[in-house]
Amino acid sequence: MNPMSTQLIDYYAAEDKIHIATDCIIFGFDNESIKLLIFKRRVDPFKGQWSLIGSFVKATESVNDAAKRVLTEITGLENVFMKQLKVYGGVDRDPGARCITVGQYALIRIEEQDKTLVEKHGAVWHDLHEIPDLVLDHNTLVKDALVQLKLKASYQPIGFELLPKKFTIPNLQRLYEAIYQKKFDDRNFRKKIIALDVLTKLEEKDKSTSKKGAFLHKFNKEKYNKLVNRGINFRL
Amino acid sequence: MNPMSTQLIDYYAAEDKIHIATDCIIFGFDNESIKLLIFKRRVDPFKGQWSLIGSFVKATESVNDAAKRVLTEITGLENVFMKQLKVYGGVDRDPGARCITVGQYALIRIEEQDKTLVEKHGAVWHDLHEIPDLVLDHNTLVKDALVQLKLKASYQPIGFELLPKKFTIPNLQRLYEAIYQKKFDDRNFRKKIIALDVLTKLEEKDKSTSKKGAFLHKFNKEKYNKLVNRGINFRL
DNA sequence: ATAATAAACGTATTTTATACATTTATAAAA
DNA sequence: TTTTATAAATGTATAAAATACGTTTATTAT
Repeated sequence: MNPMSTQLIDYYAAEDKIHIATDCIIFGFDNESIKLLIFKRRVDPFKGQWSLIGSFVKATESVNDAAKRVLTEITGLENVFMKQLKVYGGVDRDPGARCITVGQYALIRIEEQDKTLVEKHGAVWHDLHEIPDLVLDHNTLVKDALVQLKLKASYQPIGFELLPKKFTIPNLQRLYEAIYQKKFDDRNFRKKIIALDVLTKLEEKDKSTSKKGAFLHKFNKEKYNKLVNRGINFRL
Repeated sequence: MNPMSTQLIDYYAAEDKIHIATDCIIFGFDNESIKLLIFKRRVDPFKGQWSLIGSFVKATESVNDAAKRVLTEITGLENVFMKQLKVYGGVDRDPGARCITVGQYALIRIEEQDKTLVEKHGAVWHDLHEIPDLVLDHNTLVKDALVQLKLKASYQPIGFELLPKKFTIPNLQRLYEAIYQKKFDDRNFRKKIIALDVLTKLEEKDKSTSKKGAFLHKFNKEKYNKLVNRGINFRL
């Protein structure tokens, strides 16, 4: 028998049964617009309806691990950028039972996903401007995650999580234009990005969008960490 | 009987029992340094140890309402600024049982608290630099909340939540100096704050710290909201 | 060779941030 | 009642960053 006194058991038994889940707001970028990965539920409740990808949290895993688990199940990806958004803890948010959910947003490189796996689960990338009605309060989670993404992108270089490992400066600009929904001056954008000194320019060129071709770059995490440690903060 | 099918009941019963709590990281400011409100637990487990103020979430209340409830119980205050920090969902964070907690930080005007009530609960304000060892992972919650406070203070005027309704510009400066742990040039600080145009200058003066006296100001939320709506973001 | 075009580079102007000096209002001391 | 002391308030010159906009370059297709 475990050493806890009856008093302790009472303490932990005092509160009421609440189910705890986590839902992933999965963002991707296809060099045109921000995409969201959602799927059509194949089981009840809400069978056939569009939904974020989530799961109940198991007793044997942390909340964050639960989110990682479902993300890997669906996309085949590991070590994905993921951050807690917030807890949706309203009493009536799920008509079926008292369920709270931890919203977590993930940024993935679409081209690295396991396409077969994604399709197998009935998951589909939707343009952010064409998100259908989702189950429960999931549309709210998406809206909140987008606000968070915009905010976070303004002081941390999370944008790089959405681009291929190698990308051009125009690629990066298009990404930020998609995030902020506004055009940047290409000359000033380039100047600012280069001034940050967190990119490594490669010899290679990407000629898919122009005759001249654009040099590929890699994000230099070391340089970025040095920046942060010196107390300087990325701002676009 | 309720209309849910057995299948649905199974669905919601599928996951394992996890307890859900919320803990408040309560900050105050006494015109010198940032303070944290903690208390000595009077019941087991952890009886006699310092702890954040928290509670299990009841089936009849939202997660946010649970935090508001405990805050009001202890301080007598309502309508307090409070924001979710993050979920602490590790499997082993509580040795007694599988418990996850939602950390929420609150900013209160110390002088508005119900001092008797606070004392009755054994709660004590501690200088941020003199926080004792807390129960479970509560020291981590405090550390994380402080990072969040600094970050948030840099793009939203949450500082005003910690000051009395009427305050002087030197008061405000001392607050930001306490948050960022660095001195600002008083001439430039004043210039920036006034340029933001979110303060209303009153006729009244506070003469407690100088012969000349300093004009009292009020935070003008309307002007601030207009700023935000125009897409301009407060930055100190 | 020439045209077409995205990519890359450059420069002038405005705005904002920083560094530092001076004046002002007031209570208490001389 | 003048003088002194001091926080509060105002001012100004310089440096840095953001913005607006013009030009050159490398390459493929005509």
